[in-house]
Amino acid sequence: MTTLKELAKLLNVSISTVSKALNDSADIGPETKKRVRDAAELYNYKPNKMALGLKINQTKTIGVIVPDILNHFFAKVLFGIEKAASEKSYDTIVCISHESYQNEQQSINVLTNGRVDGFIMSLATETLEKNHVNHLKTSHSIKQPIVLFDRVSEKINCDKVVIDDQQAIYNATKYLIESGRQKIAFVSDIAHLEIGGLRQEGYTKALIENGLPTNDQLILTIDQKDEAHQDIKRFLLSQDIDAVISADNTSGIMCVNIAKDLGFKVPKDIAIIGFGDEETSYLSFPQMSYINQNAEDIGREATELLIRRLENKSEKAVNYKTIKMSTSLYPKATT
Amino acid sequence: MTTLKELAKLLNVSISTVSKALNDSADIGPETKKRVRDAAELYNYKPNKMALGLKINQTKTIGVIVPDILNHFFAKVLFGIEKAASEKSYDTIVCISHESYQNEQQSINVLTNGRVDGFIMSLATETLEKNHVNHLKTSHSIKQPIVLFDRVSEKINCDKVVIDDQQAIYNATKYLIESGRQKIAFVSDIAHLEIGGLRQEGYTKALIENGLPTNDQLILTIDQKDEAHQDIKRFLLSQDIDAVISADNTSGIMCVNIAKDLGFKVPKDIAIIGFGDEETSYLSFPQMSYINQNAEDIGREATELLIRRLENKSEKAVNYKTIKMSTSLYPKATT
DNA sequence: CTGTTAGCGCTTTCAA
DNA sequence: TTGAAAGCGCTAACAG
Repeated sequence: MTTLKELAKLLNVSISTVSKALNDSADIGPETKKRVRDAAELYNYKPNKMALGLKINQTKTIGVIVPDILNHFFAKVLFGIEKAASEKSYDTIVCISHESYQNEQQSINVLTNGRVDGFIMSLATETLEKNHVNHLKTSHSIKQPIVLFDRVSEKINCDKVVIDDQQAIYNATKYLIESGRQKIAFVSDIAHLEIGGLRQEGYTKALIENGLPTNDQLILTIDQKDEAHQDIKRFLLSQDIDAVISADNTSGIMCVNIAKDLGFKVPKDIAIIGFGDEETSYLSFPQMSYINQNAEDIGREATELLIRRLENKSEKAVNYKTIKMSTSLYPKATT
Repeated sequence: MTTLKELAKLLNVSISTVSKALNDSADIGPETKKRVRDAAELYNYKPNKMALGLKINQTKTIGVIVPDILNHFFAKVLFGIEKAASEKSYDTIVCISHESYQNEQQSINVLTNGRVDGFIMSLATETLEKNHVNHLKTSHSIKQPIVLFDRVSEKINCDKVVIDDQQAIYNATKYLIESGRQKIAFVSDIAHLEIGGLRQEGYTKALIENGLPTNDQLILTIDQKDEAHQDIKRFLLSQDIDAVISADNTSGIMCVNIAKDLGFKVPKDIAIIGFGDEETSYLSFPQMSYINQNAEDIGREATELLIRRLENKSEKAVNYKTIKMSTSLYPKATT
């Protein structure tokens, strides 16, 4: 790596002259500027980020901690974050908590050492369940601002980006009711999460408001991935169901494919709506109707929120906002 | 952030004493060490990475550039990289090239400024097609070592981690032939990539070696995601096919689901094998037989290879190796 | 218009 | 056993 010092020696000027020339300071004459720039170009000079970071005490880097990168939703949020960050010339350091409290805490620990200017994160299941969030309180351990998305906690005082989980499912359920469905089932593999609860409430609320009976038999909770196929199969056969709402990214897809296999016509016999997006909807046939969380927008919004806070020191530590992103229902071939 | 300086003032000792005490130097007496450590603990001291990086000229950070994080394969490799790196206390900075040459180049540019010690990457489609790889030659632009995986280029002289693409498909095809299949189709959405070509060769080779006729009609190339469903449907109906080999992560799943919809029994009428892993195999019903690329292992191997090179300055710039990872065929319900 | 200097937080000789 | 000082690469206040 070429350094300022080397360039200075080469050009027979002082280090600060080079620095100023490169930063287009009014101090330096056009002649010198040109000479310096040409040399910098020639020797492929790039300012050392570490030195810069030390000097101006900011890293232009965002720490991102997500529970699971194999989940399409988180991958897509990450996609949005990376995109928005790089547009604003921020880098992103990614850590994966694997749903573990300890990993999450450790990632925080590793990154709160002058490596990042702020955090974007979605909480690990374990963290949420234990409800231990002291490692995240900007008041003690952490100095850097945090933006939480999707899996948030009201115990943490910071900016948040969420969707209206209850409303999203409520709308989808209502849509099914209005198209004449009577026995609507609810399938979820995130029942243990708060957002899972909210989604279920949306479902129940829609049934009640429309005079349909609620019934625990109509609710399937999936605990283990490798038993999902069997669980769903048994569930669909056990009773008359004419529609399914899935609260997560994958079980809706499985429902479509399994229902087909069992001889149901989709959507004639059973209509199905899940969470997802254009890409994932192609994994079932027929293409699944889905509630789009607009994961990429969530990532972008979180990033811009964080950067705004980072760069406006004025509104520091106050005025935290929670942004509710909108979701949209895309009726495709399964409704 | 607490600094050494602050601790020093607090304890009424010099900065270097604190530094040495914390690094367990033989210079410092046990008494002092204890006092210093307690204070450090109390004030939650963590050495500033930027300062350290500047000083010892290494960042303990790996730059990762992948074409597409929504692709399950890349997400899983990234998962493996992150895991292996964090075990060795390296951070990972992630950039996404979105299959674009320019993005890739820019990411390299941004990171080659003392931000990372080395790179792990898989090349963008555009880079591969243009065959422009000068931005990656460690001989000029880049000083940091690179490890390439999956989408590699023989024009770049560096460590590589790949699978035997041809052999993997060859084995799977042979497996189908041995179980009595005669009209085996080949479906791919990566025909434009070199690895796509290799996979197709494996398929053809297996047919020829087993005395089966090759026939271009049996090969379906998918160009556009949103036409995949229609293309596959037409393809499956256009001729007698008793098996399908998919060369990518998603088309196999689509084939299973669509074949079912068309009334074929799977695997009785049509057997199907695709690339994938345990998680993705659940997205079709019945659960798809798959060739596992062991993406997580690829990530781990690449990471360990890079770190080894980073830490053994001795074997610098020589002796580059290409590691061929093994793949495994998991026969599930679709064969 | 250009150069000197101090200092960001840290490690590491070398001197006391 | 401890401390002073230099230096990693950079910026910026100040002097010339």
